[in-house]
Amino acid sequence: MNQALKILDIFIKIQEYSDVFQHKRDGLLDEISLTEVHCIDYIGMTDHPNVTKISEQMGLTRAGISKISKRLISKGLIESYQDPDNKKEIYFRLTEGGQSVYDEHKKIHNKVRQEWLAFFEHYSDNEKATILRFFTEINDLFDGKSADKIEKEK
Amino acid sequence: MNQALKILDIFIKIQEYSDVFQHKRDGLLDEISLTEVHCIDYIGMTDHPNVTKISEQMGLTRAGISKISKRLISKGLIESYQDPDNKKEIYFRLTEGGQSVYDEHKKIHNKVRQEWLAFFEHYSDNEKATILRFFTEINDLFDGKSADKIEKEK
DNA sequence: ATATTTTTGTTGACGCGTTAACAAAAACGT
DNA sequence: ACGTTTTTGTTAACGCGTCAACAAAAATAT
Repeated sequence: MNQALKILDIFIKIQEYSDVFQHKRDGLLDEISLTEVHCIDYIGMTDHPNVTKISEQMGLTRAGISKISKRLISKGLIESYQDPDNKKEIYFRLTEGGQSVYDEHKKIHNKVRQEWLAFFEHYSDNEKATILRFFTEINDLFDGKSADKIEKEK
Repeated sequence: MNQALKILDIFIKIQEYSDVFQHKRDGLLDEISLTEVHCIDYIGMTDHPNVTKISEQMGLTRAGISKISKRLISKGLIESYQDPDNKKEIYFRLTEGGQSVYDEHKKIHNKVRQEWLAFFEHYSDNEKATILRFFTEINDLFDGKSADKIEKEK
């Protein structure tokens, strides 16, 4: 994976999960919240997503996903199904409407990605290496801190 | 202002307003939410802060600040006062308890700042210049986008 | 001076996600 | 096979902040 992409990944994370992005996001997808789009995104790219899997992946509680999935169903964007051999777990899949939200989101995502790659090409290889190192070390720093924190809480 | 500090400022903003910081923050100040601490912070460093000023500064609604200030009063961290010549505006100041929260937050803030400056010293002057340029340009990019967005909404 | 407009703060209804408690199903131990 | 434990999803109560509607005070216009 090249440097630009690595830095990009870090930035996308910051961007997607930061307030900045939450408030200045593309007005295209009103009626659907950012969380709902993320949820659709995950359902769209996962094999047999159930409440638990989605909640773990998205960093929300099962209760939260349970409610979000109900909203998405009532909006006609996803539907649920079950394995005949398993009456406990409930899986989700996208409806047509959900699929088009998924596609549109991917499109926006890719557009931002392309813009970013273009932007990043203004830097020399050396500069890119520096920036990458910077982000990698910052990332490690954060991880280290959170580890400390977890340790302290035990 | 030197490069390290400029980059630091940008990072502090990302850090303070990102989910990452919200969830991995120091467990020292439980019973008080991050928003409340920010509010205390602003009240602590402003002359005659009223609901409107605080809301504009913090990017929240007046309704929100109205409720937060009531919470902070009920927790004994701030108190309100009025100008005898103005029966409309309501100002706030920190109580002793509020002041110690303020001080503690500043202490943590400075500690993080110091750690960050130390971390940043691992980079050469050239590298620092590159990183700064990167952040500056990213910042401009974001600003530009938000301007587009505002325009589109009109 | 008085009428109109603007500013300021509050309240109620709402949306969103969390925690806690729970029932049903599955997994496990023996 | 049966009792216990774990997993899974749902629900109610709650916290937080938004929006909309509002009353009171201040600013402005005439």
